[in-house]
Amino acid sequence: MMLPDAEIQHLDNIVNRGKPMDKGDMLFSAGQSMISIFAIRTGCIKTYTVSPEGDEQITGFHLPGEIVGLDAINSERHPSFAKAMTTSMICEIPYQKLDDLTAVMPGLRRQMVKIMSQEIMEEQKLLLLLNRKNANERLAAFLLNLSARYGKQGFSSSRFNLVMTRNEIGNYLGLALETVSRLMSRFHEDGLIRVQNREIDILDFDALYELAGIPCHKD
Amino acid sequence: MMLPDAEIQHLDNIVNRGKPMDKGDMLFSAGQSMISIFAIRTGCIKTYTVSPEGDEQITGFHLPGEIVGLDAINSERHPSFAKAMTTSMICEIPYQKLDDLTAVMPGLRRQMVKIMSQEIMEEQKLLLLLNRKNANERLAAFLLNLSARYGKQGFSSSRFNLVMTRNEIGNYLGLALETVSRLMSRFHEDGLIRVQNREIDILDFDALYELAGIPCHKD
DNA sequence: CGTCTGATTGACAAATTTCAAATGTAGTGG
DNA sequence: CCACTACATTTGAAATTTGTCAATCAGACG
Repeated sequence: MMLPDAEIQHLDNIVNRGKPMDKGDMLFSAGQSMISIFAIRTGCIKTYTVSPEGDEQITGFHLPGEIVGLDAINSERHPSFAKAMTTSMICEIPYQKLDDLTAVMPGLRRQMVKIMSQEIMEEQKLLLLLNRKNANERLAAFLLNLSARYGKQGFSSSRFNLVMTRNEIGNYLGLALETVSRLMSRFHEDGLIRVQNREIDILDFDALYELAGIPCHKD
Repeated sequence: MMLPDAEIQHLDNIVNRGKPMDKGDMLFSAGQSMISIFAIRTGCIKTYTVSPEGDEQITGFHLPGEIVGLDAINSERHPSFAKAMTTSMICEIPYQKLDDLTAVMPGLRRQMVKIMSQEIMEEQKLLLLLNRKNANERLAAFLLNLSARYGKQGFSSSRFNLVMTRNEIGNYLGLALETVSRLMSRFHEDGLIRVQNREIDILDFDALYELAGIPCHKD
């Protein structure tokens, strides 16, 4: 979820800025009562739920500018976990204060609702991806999604480092880690990407878009 | 998304109540600008997206008390379609008026945010279901979910009619319609349910819960 | 009565997972 | 700096699940 700079300004008064987190630190855990939501400044946060049997399901990899914890507003308890995947800087936004602010700032209120609406929309797109696409298409879409998000932040969209393991990618995409590894190798062989461990170069955007089922020109 | 009766009262002043819809009627289509969101009084509404290639992906079957159209707030355009699966009564809630109301009614504002938060949470649960569960578990969870929602409305939770086809169930759960059909037959043979066409009797809740991966007593 | 759509069932094919083993990488402490 | 350990990745082969294709059946409705 992106928060425009203008709105971030307004929030600056209430947020606890500059909360540094080390790799592996938890922002929150499922079951905890929800005090704050969190905006990511730098780094990467993964959110995940755990099923009754104990399976972990990653629900998102969150990059700077995005908000986590919105799923907790309903029950006032976090239904999910959030863990830093790398050293990260986090803004903590006390929810009570935010709610108070929205009463007097219509722009902030609308922005808040928009951010949540966008999250619903994003999850619907993920649903489509997982339900209607095969392994190739999922991984292609995943790489392009990461690429676009890095690009939006001013980083290179064609060359970046994966902060997550193959296992985590597979978990997120509903694939076995071996399948992810195989497809990475396959994409590499086919000249779509260059991959060495966590380092990714995207060589052929068009082909990847094609694969992901997002035709550019003519389908 | 459930809206408590108390809040529905507050809304009564602005909603256009009693919009009747026939089976097959559209509430809205993707691309339309979003004027209103909709609360379902009676009947059943399906929402779905369509991928660039034209595949349809059902994102939800919505029963009375639930709200549809929340995914449109962000872009002010509907990203999805909503179609009546049966004759239905719908409340149309003009979004502009609702937004104005939230400024002066803190309770309504919080409720609105909660409903959206809950929708995010529900979609995360669906994600878990689709990503980590096999066909058996998905169908079991689907039937139990329907059962619980019917029960919440005062209908029988052990006997109900499916409003959707096998094809639609499969689409929603990411399964081929033949797989759904086979599993229905299997569940029937195994004494978990009695099924004849669209009519379902749930005979063994415990076993279904077990299958769905929601242990009741001891796992 | 015939037609249409939805449902069922079987046989086969394809995609993906699982199991297994080998290899690579990074971090730790001597 | 090296050896050691733990963890991540790659790759192959076999097994399994689910999808696809095809035929048939059942009920609804004009």
